[in-house]
Amino acid sequence: MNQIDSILGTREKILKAAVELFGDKGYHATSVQSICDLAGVTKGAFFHYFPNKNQILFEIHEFIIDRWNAECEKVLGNDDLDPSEKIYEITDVIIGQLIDYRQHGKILFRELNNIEGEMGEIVKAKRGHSEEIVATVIEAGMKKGDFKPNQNSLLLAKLYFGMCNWTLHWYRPEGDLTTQQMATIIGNAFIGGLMGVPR
Amino acid sequence: MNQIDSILGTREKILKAAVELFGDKGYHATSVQSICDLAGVTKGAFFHYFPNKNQILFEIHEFIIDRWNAECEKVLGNDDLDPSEKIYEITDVIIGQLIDYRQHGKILFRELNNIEGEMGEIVKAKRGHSEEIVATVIEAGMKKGDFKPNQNSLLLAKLYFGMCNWTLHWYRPEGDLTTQQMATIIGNAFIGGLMGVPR
Amino acid sequence: MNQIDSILGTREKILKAAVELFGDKGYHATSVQSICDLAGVTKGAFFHYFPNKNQILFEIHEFIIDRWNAECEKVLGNDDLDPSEKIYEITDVIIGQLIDYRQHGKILFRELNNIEGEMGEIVKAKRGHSEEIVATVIEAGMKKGDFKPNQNSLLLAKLYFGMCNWTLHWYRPEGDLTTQQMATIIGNAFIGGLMGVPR
Amino acid sequence: MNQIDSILGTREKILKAAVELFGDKGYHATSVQSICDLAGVTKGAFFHYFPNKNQILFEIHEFIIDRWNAECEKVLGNDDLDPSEKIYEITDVIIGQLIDYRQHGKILFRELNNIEGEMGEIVKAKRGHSEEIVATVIEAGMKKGDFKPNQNSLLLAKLYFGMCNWTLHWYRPEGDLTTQQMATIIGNAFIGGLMGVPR
DNA sequence: GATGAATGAGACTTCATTCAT
DNA sequence: TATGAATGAAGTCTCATTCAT
Repeated sequence: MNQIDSILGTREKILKAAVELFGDKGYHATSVQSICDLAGVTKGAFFHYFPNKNQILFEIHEFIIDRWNAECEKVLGNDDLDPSEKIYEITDVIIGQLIDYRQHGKILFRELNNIEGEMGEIVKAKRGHSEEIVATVIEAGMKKGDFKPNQNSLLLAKLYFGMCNWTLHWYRPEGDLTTQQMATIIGNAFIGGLMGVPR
Repeated sequence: MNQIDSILGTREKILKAAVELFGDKGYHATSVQSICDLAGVTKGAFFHYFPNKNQILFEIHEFIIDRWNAECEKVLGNDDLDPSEKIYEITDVIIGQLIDYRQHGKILFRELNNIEGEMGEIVKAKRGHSEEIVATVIEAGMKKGDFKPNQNSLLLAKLYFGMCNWTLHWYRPEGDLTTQQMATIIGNAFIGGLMGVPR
Repeated sequence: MNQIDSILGTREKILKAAVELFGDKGYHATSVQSICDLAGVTKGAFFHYFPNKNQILFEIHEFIIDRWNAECEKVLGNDDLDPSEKIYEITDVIIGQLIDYRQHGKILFRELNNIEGEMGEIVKAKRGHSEEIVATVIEAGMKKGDFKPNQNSLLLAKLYFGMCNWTLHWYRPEGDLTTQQMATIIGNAFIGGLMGVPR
Repeated sequence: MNQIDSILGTREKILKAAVELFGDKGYHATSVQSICDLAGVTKGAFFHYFPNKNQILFEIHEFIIDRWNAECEKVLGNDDLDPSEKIYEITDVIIGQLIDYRQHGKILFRELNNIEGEMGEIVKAKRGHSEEIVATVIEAGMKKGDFKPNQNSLLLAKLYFGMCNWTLHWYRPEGDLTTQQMATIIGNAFIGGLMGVPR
């Protein structure tokens, strides 16, 4: 157990281990036992803190969705930026978060439908909020004349998140491109496409 | 059992059922028994045709990857089209395939890492071929001057597939947009971005 | 494993062991493992034949209730007997069954409410039939003038079954009294009470 | 929590909750946690007052057996009554107690064998005392000539308790019959049987 | 080609109980 | 007097797989 783990409470250790294993192997392929082993905790402790394995999946989802919604909203609120700048900025944030919370992202995009009962509804209701935020930015850009008018902003926002989220499948920050460079490329691709951004 | 099922052999019925269940609930959440139930087949028959459950996952992956690679290559070979047209055309094919093989797609993007042993290597080696094809088209476009030069074509191809593949999470062909319209929008977004394609 | 067990099928061996253990220790105090151990069968086999532990409880109940209802009805149908004789006869049958199916009886009187869901309803609906049969005999005796008139026959039948069933708590056929003697005593007690039957 | 509960001490609240749950669901089906929940008490408190769950079962048994023995003895001591009157009187007491302590009765008749070790012996030794008391009354009645002579008094006492105790399975005081009426009917049935008591 | 009984490892979860505070 | 974190054994049940027929 490293220094960080030793100051985490039992509950946090369990969550941390679960994020790692759910992210790597998937929810159903991860046993409660393996979570406990990685967390250095007994199975009894696990069920002392969580009523069942599914509750953990719920908490992971809720944590990351709340966080990402909040991060996106922070950027949207900054009125010093024009729409294009906001796109670059939001992309920077999103890619950064995807790197920082890589496992959470993999879990979110893969296991959402495995959250049972009412908890599933709660999580699904929260999701999609960041797409609306990006759509709002696109609307502003179209109104301002920076972007081509009369485009379906929500649909474009979904395509945008496709580009961003998909990076989880291939982008490694240890490679040639820094996170910032990656974000810039995506921003360019989304704003100017293959034709490129003017200037 | 409908007419189509009745002329399928046992092996095909099993595969068909597995695609449905793996797609809906995931590989690990699908039991061999449930596959047999849906296929109307006994467990004995299952293991008569397949050495284990994982083999089915492998065959599903191999089938869809081979198919998609072939479809993409077909378009690339058509030399009557200029690069932009090829992008539109490929997008049309890809979106069409994603609709026709929705379950396969969900499986491919979620369960790839669950294929065990050598079979996993085989599948992973085949994957990525379509990205190379799209990258080739982008290269051609940059050379020809239609696209902004000096862009990382493979990386852009990956972003492109992000947009396309991600549609699985939200696009429903029963809705307002036809598959063709969807493909056009994606083509526009990829070529011209938010600024839009000039005429 | 004795000779009888060896010709029983797996399913029967499991049921036999379950009757023994449920009767001795109670349903909840009996583990599936202990049933399998006694039956000489693996846990896998258990769940091959029964979907869950509760199903066994249901089958035991259904078996014994059906049997006892049938036995009682057999006596009732014999029209050569007058009401008093029928009481003696039925008592003989009931006590005999309680001895032959001692464990079933203990289970029936103790675990009825542990049968879950619809199965519980089915069993409860069947129960009570033998009380009605005895009540019918009492009615006939009152009409004929052998028994005091205007008594609540169903209520008396319940008291009667109290006497009979309660013997499970104390009567041992290995002791001084044979089953037939026991039945006669109960018949006397029910017909003539402490005052005794006249000749 | 109602007013009564609020003046009960923690220990009493636990016992009260346990009686309710053991009576409704059975000893093994009742968890310590559920007792604590119903009692509004923590699990720590539970084990502060009781060394283990079984101890509670013992105390419930001891309480009700002591009480019922005492009640029966009170009647026996009243020498103004003749044997028949004593039977009616005792029945009244017993049925009354079965109503007032319904849950205790269900527990006593179902869980006696679940009391572990020496505690089980203690309880079993106390039980049966009330049967002896009733047998004594029967003996007196036979001697006096009120009842038919040469009957096995202890055995009849057991049949008598069968009638009484079995009422737990079906008699509801909210129904048509008052407790007193019920006791009279049982007294009649035990003394005069189906032939009825002579005036 | 197909069956279905049987297996055994391992899944999630419950539970009575202990113990430091 | 009372807490609540933690334990570990045991519980029910699932599952992929084998094998004799």
